[in-house]
Amino acid sequence: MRQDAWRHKFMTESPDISNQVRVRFAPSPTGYLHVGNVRTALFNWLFARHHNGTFILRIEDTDAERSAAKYERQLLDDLEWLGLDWDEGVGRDGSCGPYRQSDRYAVYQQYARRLLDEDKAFRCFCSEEELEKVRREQLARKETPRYSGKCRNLAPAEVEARIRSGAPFTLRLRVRPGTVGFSDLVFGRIEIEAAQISDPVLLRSDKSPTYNFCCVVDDLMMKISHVIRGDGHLSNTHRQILIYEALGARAPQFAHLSTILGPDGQKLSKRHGATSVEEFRRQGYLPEALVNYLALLGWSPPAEGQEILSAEEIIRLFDLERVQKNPAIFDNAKLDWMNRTYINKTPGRALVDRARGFFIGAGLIPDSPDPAIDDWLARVIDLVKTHVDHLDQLPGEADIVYGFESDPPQIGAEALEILQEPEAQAVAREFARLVEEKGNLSPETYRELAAQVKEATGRKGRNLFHPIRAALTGRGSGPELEKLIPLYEEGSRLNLPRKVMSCRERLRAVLGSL
RNA sequence: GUCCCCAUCGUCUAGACGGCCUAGGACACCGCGCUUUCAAUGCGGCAACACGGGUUCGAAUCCCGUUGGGGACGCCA
Repeated sequence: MRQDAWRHKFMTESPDISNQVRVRFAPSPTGYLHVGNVRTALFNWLFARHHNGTFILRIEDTDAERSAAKYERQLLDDLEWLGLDWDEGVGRDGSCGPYRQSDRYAVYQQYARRLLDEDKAFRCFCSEEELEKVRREQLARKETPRYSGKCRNLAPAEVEARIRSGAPFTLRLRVRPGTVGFSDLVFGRIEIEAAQISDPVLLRSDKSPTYNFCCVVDDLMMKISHVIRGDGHLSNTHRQILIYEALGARAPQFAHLSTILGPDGQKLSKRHGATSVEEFRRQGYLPEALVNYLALLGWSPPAEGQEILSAEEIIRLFDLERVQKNPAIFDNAKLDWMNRTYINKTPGRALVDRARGFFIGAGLIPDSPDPAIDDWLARVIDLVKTHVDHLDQLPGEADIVYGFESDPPQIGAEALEILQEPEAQAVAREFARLVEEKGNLSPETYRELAAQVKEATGRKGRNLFHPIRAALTGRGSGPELEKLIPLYEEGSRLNLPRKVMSCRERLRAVLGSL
């Protein structure tokens, strides 16, 4: 997508905005952190870091019904896990607090009072039922549902009387005539007729503030320079700009991000599989892979051909100008590829801590730390990690080094087929005999013994190595034997909850069951 | 119904000023090589400018329309 000329103009002609950039991520703690929201958080963070600005975390918990403390905790935890650190906000210091909307009610009341005093807002005595009824009628007549403006111009005496009688009322913004517009940093100039907007409710009848009002007041007080958020808010923006105007304030810059969709082109939801950070974490995705993938969803680096980028590189390259308007479809296959790439370039040593939980959960290593086991595990991980998309698949792959489940041992069909052949079995038995003599195996002795078997049986190449592999591992394929063998031998000497058999034990078990 | 937004391979995308685009890269898929096997890896292949009109010597790129998709129209956020 080519960017609009004015955008280019704006981005290049604007003076250095460094140090003035203040952005915020403002989630509501009403559920688990969704990848769509993570991307919003990520883009805010990248923009802040790129411009040496400030990244603020604000919690929008004005929906008392649905907000919960456990979601807020999870939220902070998820952001930290992803490495999206914030400079001001909940859980941090900051001069523009409090950063939880439920702690800011007094502020909203003040601003509301001001708007009322200046006649920029008015009291509306219509009941919810009444309004709902009108809306339904309008919809039935295929008309645009809109507030009638019934209470817009009530006589002051009338208003006084109703207040005295204790009638409940909401506070609505008096929307002015004319057009409202703004230049979105992603979408460009968007203008509409103000008349399309019904006088928005600022304060509910219970005096609690509404989202649009809080949002404006907070962004104003927190000196937000750029509002980067989901494109669902595109139509809220005009409403909010009207509120900024009424408050006599200058609105910040806006940048709206397109939605992330599922493979079927519908909004990403539960039925598309994992959608929350929590789930990705549990499946063993690496945060750096998730961050890298999400950054590429709707944004692209200026240079082609390099997609594996560290957070530092992305920060350096990030630019709102290169953000796509189209909604992007979340592609699990590509995320898996990216995660695999990160897993493979991370040494086993560094993976141990992150994978430990999965191995403990599978009953493969003890719960208590043991350096010898860690060391061995690191090598097991290095050996099998080329096969996995995410860390939770590691224990399954590590099965290759653990003991056979049952007696008789579980031998794969492929291995069984190989060993059924008399000559192949002879190779395996000769190899086993030599191992019995030697006691245990090392990569060197393995090579020696293989050479001896070759001489004794006259078999070579795959006819030699296949039977040995089958007898040793019970499978027809797998990692290199030279690397596997020391792990068998060393594993058998470790104190593991599930036994690892030595080479000799494995050969006995397999050949004994034939 | 009214308003707003979007539209390049199956997916993510490159594409500023219209010519360098017989449209490039990545994922996925297919084939080949390497390897005692599998995986990894290397190389190669398949595959797109939604449609219709303009403007222009020339359009993926500019304009209009059509179609398709998304969003908003709350005392939700």
